[in-house]
Amino acid sequence: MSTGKTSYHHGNLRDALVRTALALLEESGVEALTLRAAARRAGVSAMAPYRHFADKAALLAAVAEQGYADLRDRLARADTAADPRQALVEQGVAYVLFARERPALFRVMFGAPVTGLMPAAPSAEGAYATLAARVAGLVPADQRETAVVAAWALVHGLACLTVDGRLHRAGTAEPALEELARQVAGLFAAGLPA
Amino acid sequence: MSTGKTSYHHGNLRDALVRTALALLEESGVEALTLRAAARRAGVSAMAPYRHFADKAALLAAVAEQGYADLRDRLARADTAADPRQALVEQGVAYVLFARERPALFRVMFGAPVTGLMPAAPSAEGAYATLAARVAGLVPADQRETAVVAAWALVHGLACLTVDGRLHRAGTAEPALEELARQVAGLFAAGLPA
DNA sequence: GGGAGATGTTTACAGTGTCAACGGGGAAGA
DNA sequence: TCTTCCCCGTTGACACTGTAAACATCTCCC
Repeated sequence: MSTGKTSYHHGNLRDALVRTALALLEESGVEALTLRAAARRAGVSAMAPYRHFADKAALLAAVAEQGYADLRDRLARADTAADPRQALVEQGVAYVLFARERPALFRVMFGAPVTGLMPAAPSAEGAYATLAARVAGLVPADQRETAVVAAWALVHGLACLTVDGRLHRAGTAEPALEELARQVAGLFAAGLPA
Repeated sequence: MSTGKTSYHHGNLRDALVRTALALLEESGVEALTLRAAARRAGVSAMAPYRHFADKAALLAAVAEQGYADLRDRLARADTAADPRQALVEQGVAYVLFARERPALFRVMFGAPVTGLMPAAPSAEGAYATLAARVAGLVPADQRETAVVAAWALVHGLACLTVDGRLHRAGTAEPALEELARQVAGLFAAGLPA
């Protein structure tokens, strides 16, 4: 029985905890994601998680890691347009929509300062690299670094403002977000130096 | 004795708590800002704050309110350049530097979703308005709304990434932040449609 | 079969936000 | 002036959190 899913005491608790944590996050938001709640729902004692994670932050880092991977995939999947400028815009829109659809996960991914040993970094750079590749093909080399940071900041800022509900001035309805993101990203892309 | 500082039981606890909370925030970061710690340092029992704030979130909202006012002042003070494009860039740099200098406060201001009754909104719009006024003078009317959101998202995103320590790839040293912010904001401003 | 080490449990503790009941001290009315 | 009331703060308690220490148990390998 090597490949079975419940091979041991519990099965592989580590993965189960990460999945449980993600579920809690999407169901009840970030403040509902507590170490004890995750353990409880995984059918295990409060101390069990400590056999797999050094502390709560380590669990959150693992959850964030999953989020980074999902985000990277989502960006890659949005990057289909023939026109590179349009492809960049679509990546930006995808970034913002990801944040709106999974706000609690987004907050876990970006709400806490990056810790030294956080294994999250590589996949985060995966998403970063996906975005950066598009930008790099659009601007002259000497402005590449600046443009990449600008593009990331732009979509990240829009995502943060969305997640925090700060774009709802007056009559701005929810469904308008995608359109808004497209316009904002479009404005930016259009202004990029050729 | 009407204007004395300790006029009554404690004096005006409300203001003292807000000041104490701000001090805790700057000294020891956001997780050190606990209701009990603030009460302790203000020399008062753990339940006393509840005579002035409905709950912890209300205290945080008051702290955030102060932060919004400070940010608005900072933006206004940075808005001195004769060239409106340059003034916009300087506002952006000021926004980012504010975040770097007071990261814990910034996190309290923007780290939690805006609550329905948060009195923070008006001053937040104060900072928003300061930025928006500059943008509005730069772009044609039909793109104004989009450009304002884009400008805000850009600087806010850069600030968030800074606060979370996500711009330290490779050799990017701390002091380079101001220069980076200037370049990023400059790139954006230069791309704005006349 | 019998250690041995990984995995999970029980117990305990300090710290948090918050509820309920109580007390003191200044101000307003007799 | 004396009394009464109400704001402001206090004490005590509760449920919950993250986490340390010690103990139990299961699987694997010799």
